[in-house]
Amino acid sequence: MGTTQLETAPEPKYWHLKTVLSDALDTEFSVGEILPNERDLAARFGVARATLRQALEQLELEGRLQRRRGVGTTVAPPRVGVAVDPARHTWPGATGDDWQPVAAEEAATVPAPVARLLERAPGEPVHVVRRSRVSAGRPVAAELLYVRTDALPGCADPAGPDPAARARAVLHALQALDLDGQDRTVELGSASAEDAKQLDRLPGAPVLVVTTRYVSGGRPTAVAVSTYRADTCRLTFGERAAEPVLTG
Amino acid sequence: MGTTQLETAPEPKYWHLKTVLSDALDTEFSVGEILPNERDLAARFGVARATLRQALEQLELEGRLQRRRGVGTTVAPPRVGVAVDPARHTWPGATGDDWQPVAAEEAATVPAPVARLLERAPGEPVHVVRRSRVSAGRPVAAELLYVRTDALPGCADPAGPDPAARARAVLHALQALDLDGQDRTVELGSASAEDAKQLDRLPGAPVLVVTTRYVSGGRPTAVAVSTYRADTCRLTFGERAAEPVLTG
DNA sequence: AAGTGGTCTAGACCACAGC
DNA sequence: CTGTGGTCTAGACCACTTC
Repeated sequence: MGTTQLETAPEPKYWHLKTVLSDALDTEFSVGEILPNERDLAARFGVARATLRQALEQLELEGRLQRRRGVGTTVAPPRVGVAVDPARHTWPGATGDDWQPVAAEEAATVPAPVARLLERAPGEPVHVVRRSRVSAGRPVAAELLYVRTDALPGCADPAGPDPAARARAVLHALQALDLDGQDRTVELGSASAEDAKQLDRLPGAPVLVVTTRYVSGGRPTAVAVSTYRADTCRLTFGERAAEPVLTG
Repeated sequence: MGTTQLETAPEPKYWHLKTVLSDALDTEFSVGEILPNERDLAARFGVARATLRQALEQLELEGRLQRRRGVGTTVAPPRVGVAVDPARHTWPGATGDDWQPVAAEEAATVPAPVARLLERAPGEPVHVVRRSRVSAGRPVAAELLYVRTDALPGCADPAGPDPAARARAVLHALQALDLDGQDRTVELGSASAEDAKQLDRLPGAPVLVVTTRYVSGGRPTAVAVSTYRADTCRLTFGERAAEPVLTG
């Protein structure tokens, strides 16, 4: 807060601003409270609005703030813990998972990385199931599940006008297979236009991308690409997953 | 400004720019190649430099680009898969892990969240060990490991002028304990000044924060906070962790 | 209509790498 | 030194929500 900073210079303004704001959030604000608007904040701290926004972006990335166009900036609640690895080996769609089927279709083209994981040529058809995950009343993740069509011979019929019903049919057929195992990767990504809409965020919002491969009969049978909101989610793994805030 | 775009408007320029650049990276550039500088690129696409930078930031976040001040922007190699969950239950520092001890000290103050995980009051002393993880010759993660001092009675002596030696001593003492289990969380964060230096990034760079809690004797004994470079790392979990990107 | 955050511009200067 | 990316400014307009 000093005035003369003779040799503390090399620290960028937005970085210093961020720490000041972060401390203020801890001491002077409570969850859900709305902050002054960006123009006022910038004026108060004597910086350009762009600089103030750089600090706010960092804080939003860390899950401290939530910004909504047309509304304002509010103090975000602590990140929600979502269980990703239920030690038990089960297919997606098993009873008790937190996902809701949205739609399904048989697609001829899949992203190249997914095709590689499935050990299929990019042109061969696969079932594509879109699902949604909700926690504490808020959407936390969107998913695209790819299943080899030849693994579900009884499910080759795409009939039914209801997209959600088709999705449930594919998921139900999966449960009959033996599951040898699964492996997972987690990386940072940015939300596609569709995922963003499903997650109630803007396109490009940071997401944690969880890629799960399911192995059955000695070969990869399904691949799930789940995108979690990085600002509001904390992924939990292991035995006693997600103690602080979790439903059941 | 260029021509009339009557109804293609709602897509932000930087978003469109990002997809154009992404396609160009796939088709016209190879890994390691350097791109034209930002001023030239901005001029070529007819946008302000700030807008061009917004697109580049997204691509860097997705691990497609690498930018270094004073050098330039290069096409990044595919993300490195790093194994995080070696199904085997072992303490940090067990033979065969990929971490290098850097230093250790006995600290009286620990971050509040860590103290809570350790079920210690924020004031009680703990061992703090800093470690570094290197993969493919590049630093990929920095870690702070917190260990209850009362769990390592034989290690109460902080002697030794060599920081790395002290770190090894703490890790070695850990191995003698029984390990009941461990649980983990993954979330998005931004690099602190120290982590940034260790990771060869700028402060605030996006990182994947892995928090691991080790339980011994029925109570939490150690907590590791590992920060992985989000731009270059893909965390892998499960049995067949981290098989190289290409399957031939 | 008013107020918010989101996008965009055209400049300027700074910090750093390499010659 | 030159050239690069990083920071910062002061303004403008747009998209959205709310009243």
